[in-house]
This record gives sequence, C-alpha cells and structure tokens, in this order.
Amino acid sequence: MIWRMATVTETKKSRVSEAKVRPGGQGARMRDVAHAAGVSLMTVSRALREPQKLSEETRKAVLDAVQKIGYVPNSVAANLASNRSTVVGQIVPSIQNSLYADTVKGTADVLRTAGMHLLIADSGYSMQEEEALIGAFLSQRVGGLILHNTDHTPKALQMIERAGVPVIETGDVPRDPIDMVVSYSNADAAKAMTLHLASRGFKRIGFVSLDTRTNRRARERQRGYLAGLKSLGRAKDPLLMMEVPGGLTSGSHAMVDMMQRAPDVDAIFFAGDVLAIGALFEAQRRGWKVPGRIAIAGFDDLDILQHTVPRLTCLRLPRLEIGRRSAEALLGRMRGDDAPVLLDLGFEVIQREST
Amino acid sequence: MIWRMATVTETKKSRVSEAKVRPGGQGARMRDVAHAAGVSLMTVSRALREPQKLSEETRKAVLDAVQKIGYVPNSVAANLASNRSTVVGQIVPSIQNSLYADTVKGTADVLRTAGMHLLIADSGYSMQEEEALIGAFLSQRVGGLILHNTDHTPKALQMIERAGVPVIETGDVPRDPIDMVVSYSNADAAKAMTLHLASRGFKRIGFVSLDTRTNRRARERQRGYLAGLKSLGRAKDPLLMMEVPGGLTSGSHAMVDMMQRAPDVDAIFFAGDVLAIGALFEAQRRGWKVPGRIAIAGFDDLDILQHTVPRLTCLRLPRLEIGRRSAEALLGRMRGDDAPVLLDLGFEVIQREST
DNA sequence: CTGTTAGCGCATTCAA
DNA sequence: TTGAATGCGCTAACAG
Repeated sequence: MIWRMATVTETKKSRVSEAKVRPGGQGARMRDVAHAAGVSLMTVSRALREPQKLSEETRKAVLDAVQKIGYVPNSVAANLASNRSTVVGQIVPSIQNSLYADTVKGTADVLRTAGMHLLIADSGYSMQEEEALIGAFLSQRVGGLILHNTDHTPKALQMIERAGVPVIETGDVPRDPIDMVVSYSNADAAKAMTLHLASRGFKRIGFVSLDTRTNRRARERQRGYLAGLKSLGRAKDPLLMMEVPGGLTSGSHAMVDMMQRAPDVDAIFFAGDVLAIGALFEAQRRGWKVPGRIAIAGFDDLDILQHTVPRLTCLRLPRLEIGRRSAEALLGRMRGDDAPVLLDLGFEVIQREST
Repeated sequence: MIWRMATVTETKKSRVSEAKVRPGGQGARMRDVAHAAGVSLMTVSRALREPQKLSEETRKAVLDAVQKIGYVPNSVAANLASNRSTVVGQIVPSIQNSLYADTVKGTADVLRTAGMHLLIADSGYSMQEEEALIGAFLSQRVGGLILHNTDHTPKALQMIERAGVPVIETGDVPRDPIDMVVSYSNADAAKAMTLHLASRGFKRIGFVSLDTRTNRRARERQRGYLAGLKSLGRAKDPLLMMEVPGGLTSGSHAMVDMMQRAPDVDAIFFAGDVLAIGALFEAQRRGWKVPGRIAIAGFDDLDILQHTVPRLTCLRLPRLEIGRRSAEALLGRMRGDDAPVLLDLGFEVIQREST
C-alpha cells in the first residue's frame, strides 16, 4: 500500500524578497566600515587579518564598527587582490556513496579549522567529467585539488601543471603521481584478504569486483587477488572471477551465479562497495549458512557490516584519515612546505563471523 | 585477527613541484589570448561568454588562441567585475549521512547543467556552526544558499537579509520561511505512518526518535505521531515514546528497552536515520519474528531497507527531488523570476513485510 | 560587430 | 602604528 501526498504552492510572501531593495545582493564594503570607525581602508583590512599589528584602541574601534554595520568581508576581492584562495576543490567518483563521504568529511573538518572551505563535485566515475571539473575548479582559482582518482586525461594533467596548484591523489597509490599522494594500496589490500581467506582454510576463493576495464581501483584489486593466488601456488580460474555493476542486487546475483558456475566455491571476496551486503541478504533469504555453505568477505568496513547476522569480514580502509591527511598536506604546501608527500596509510583485515 | 600495513614515504620527486617555476600558481591571462589572436581584450571576453555576438571569423581566431595557449578563465575576477557568482552554498547537518548525500547530488546535478558549482559544508546539527558557515559562504559571495534546516540564529537571519541572496530551506516546512521552501512535512509524514500502522491492526504503536529538544525535525515527527494517535482516539503513553541518539546500535537498544518497559508493544515506528535497521538486526540476532513478535517501521527509504529479511516498511521522501527543485528555484531567482516558491513535495508510505 | 574607458573590493608596497 | 597610491583580471557601459 502506498499513500501519497504532495502540494505545490506559489506565494508572494517572503521576508527577503520584500526587504531586497538593491537586487544583486551586497552590503557594506570595507570603506563604509572605515568611515564609521574614522580610519583608513587599510586599517580595516589589517584589523581583520593581522589585528596584532594595530594598537588596541584602533583595533577595537574597527571591530566595533564591523559588528555594528554587520560587515561581511568580500573574499572574492581579497582572493583577486592577494592571489590567494581560501577554497580547495575535491572531486570524488560519487557524492552519494558513503565511502567517499567519509573522506570528504575528513577533508572538510581539517580545512575548516584552518579557515578554508571545500568545493565538492563528483565525476560519476568518468575521466572526461573529471577533466571538466578540474577546469571549473581552476577557473575558480582554488588553492589546491584533491582527486580520488589516479587516471587523468592529458588535458587535465596539462591544466594542473600550468596552474601550478598543489594536488593530492587519493584512492590508490599511483606509479607516477602528479604531485602528492595520500592513500592505501588496493592491490596490497586485496592480496592480504586473499591470503587471509586461505589461512582460514578456504580452498576455492571467488573474486567479484566492479568493471576492471574502466575502473583502475577494481583492476588493482583484481591484480592483488591474483597475486595472492600466485603466492599460494593456486591457479587462476575464470569461473571464480566476475565483474559486475555496483549495488546490493548486483551482489546477490553475483553470488548466486558464481555458485552455479562453480559449485565448489567455498568463499567469495566481494571487492566493491555494497556487493557483500547484497550477497549476505540473499543468503539469508535462501537460508544458506554463512560461512557454512558459503563464506563472504567485503572490501570496505561500512558501519553496517558489524551489525549484520553474521557480521561480515572485510578490509578497513582509513577513509576519514585520508581526507584529513590530504587536507593537511595541502595546507602545508600552501604555507610553503615544499616536501612532496607520498603517504600509504595502509589497511586492516577485519576477521568476523562470515569467514 | 587483524592485519595491518602502513608506510609513510617522503620523496622529492613530483612532476608539478619540479615544473612549478612561478610559485603561487597562474597561467595565461585574457590579454595574452588577445595578443595571440590579434584582437582586443573585450573581444576575448565576448568570445567566451556571448560567442553569437561575434563574427564567425574572430570567434574562431579567439577560441583557437584559447586552445593553443591553454587559457583557463579567472572566474574570481569575473565574479568581482560582474557582481555575479557561479557558486551556490549548501549546508547540510551531516555530509556522512547518505540521506543528505542524495539531496546534495540532486542540487549538484542541476547546477552543473547550468554551469554552476556547489560549495558544501556540514553544520554538525548545530545552529551556531550554521551561522558561521553562512557567514563564510556570504563572504565567498555565493549566488544563493540552500539550508537543510529551518531554525537559524538571529545573526544568521540578519546576514542573509543584508546580503539579499536567494535562500532555500529544505528538511521541513517552516511556518515562517526566510524566502523559498522546497521540502516535505515531517509531521504529516509521521502522522500518516502512525495511521498506516493502526490500519494494519497494530494496537500499541511505539515511537522512537532523535532528540526532540535540539532537533526540530525530530520534534515535528513526534508531533505527527501524537496527532495520529489523537485522530485514532488513542491516548499518549510515555512508555511508548523514546528519544535516543542516532546509529544502528542505538536502534537495537531502543527496541529492547521499549519491549521491556512496555511488553505489550506490538509495533515500533523508528523516526530517525538508521534506527530501524539496527532494531531489525537485533531482532534477527535474538530470533524474534518481525512482525510476529514486533513490527518495525522506518522513516527514510534507504536502499538497504528493501533488501533486508524481512524488508522494512518505511516512508519514502523525495530527497533527490528536493535537491533538484531547490537548485532550479535558485537558478530561477538568479535569472530574475521573483515568484517565491513554496514546494511541499510530499512523501509515500511504503508497506513491506516488516509490518 | 569591435574597441575604449572605468572600476568591482580588496591587498601589496611603499612612505609617513 | 597608520595611510596613499596602485593594480589583481575581468566585465559593464558606452563609443565607434
């Protein structure tokens, strides 16, 4: 049963639109504050940015005037005049994915404490879109870029180089970084999980990932899985490998398909988003024992994984920390530290009941 | 068992830092393009913004020069000169919460097609923080604001009024809007769910929400629940009402507590975030039948709710649509439409197996 | 259709 | 410690 409610109202009443006399929006400027405080424009500018360089008397007079007038500085003009920016741009594959939200949160928190702000966009997993966004961000003269991606178009690379802004790449450890890197290694993590599953006694370990052709992170994870098999002395088996779209439904189908194609599979490592959760729910629906009938491991430690029945084995990646460290590295650069940073923040294998 | 890997490397190698001759970052300016194309500065400006006003010949010459030089316009200067902005600011309670991510996504998508961008911040559910962020956004001279909140500090209201920027409030339908509203009614939605549960035959319907003292949306939902009871001719029972923090664990505790305090409760309506999912998992762990032993309903239609066993009854709110419509209303205002908008986008009650 | 003049609001640099 | 001159890179308004 579905109830529905929706109404649309057009009204003429609104506080702002009635109060808005001068369209375009503005307010007091610095000179207005200067007049009110009986000082020069420069003194106001200083009172706001380097208050310690003024006598206590004038400083107070200026700040009082600022309060009284309700002056809000124009940081666009400040940016233009000083050639410095208080904004950093971050591009993630998808805003809706809570994994990236963690990274964004870490970045935003650190930037805020430094009085800076974050311009966010999502590329929809597309390099072309990323290129367009990088152009837009550079046009806004952001002070730095954080890219959750390590593949870029030639034009994007060229724009970044010409702009000379500091850049952080996250999401993987690239061979040839643009500038700074704050990340973990997808290949190392996938290999570690593969070895872990083997150590738990599983003989036929399946691997399900997103499309490795278009997604480097998926490709690296697959590489790690195969490296794990190799170091175990096991052969690669196409029946045990699948590439599927993201999503809960996709995970459930992948599990069922693989168990049909390779009935002796005893564990499946889902190296993408929420695939493992979808598979677990499917097992619940079918009454399959996890790990008795099939063991399930995931890649990211989503909050929910430790609440399901059974709880899910997975990797834990330092998403929030990546965001924080990225922001810190960027701030360092803007302050003039010129030591490029390559941070591999590592990962953990979290063993739970599902394996 | 936990594996761990983490390495930290400081290196001096980096493409950009070596290529970066002129620190501070810049590139070609418009006059460089003008020289290269043999035209005036204004012609370049027009070629980029109103190409149809130029002869095909000059336009091509300019755009070729732009390509060749790799010119990236400085929209900070453009903004200052034109007193227009290509950026909109959005403040949500939490970036990490995927509910808000949907709204953000809708906003960002619509803005992008209009060549605009989104500055995002989270207030951490605090009005004070919201005030600070509004100040920062206005300082950046954003062209509009989208606030997922309907309670604001007096100073915030004052700043907004003085700036004269268009504002959208989302997240509830306020009695006294600042400007435009694009939302749904929390009270109506909660009442509808309460009546729905009664129509399914449940006699003792519990209500669990977030803190109603600090969170207006929680307060409105509680009001809707009580209105529902009243129209059913049922009395308010404190034993059937709880306020708890957010989170899966919190939901599971709430369910257990309420069933201990009021053993005859036959359905619980969880009006916050992921509480219902936490409760369902707890029921699975304890082997309680849902809805046999206890029925469970949630508020937001998270993707996962239709995959759990059993699937969860909930409300469906038009999060993405709220983002889209907000952006559209804002764009309309910037273009000069001055009809304030009050949109109630409604909701649906989704009946599934858990009730 | 194209160019010229003026100035957006602030910070830098110098002088007082 | 404070102030005056100059310009950041671009667009509006006008002239040609």
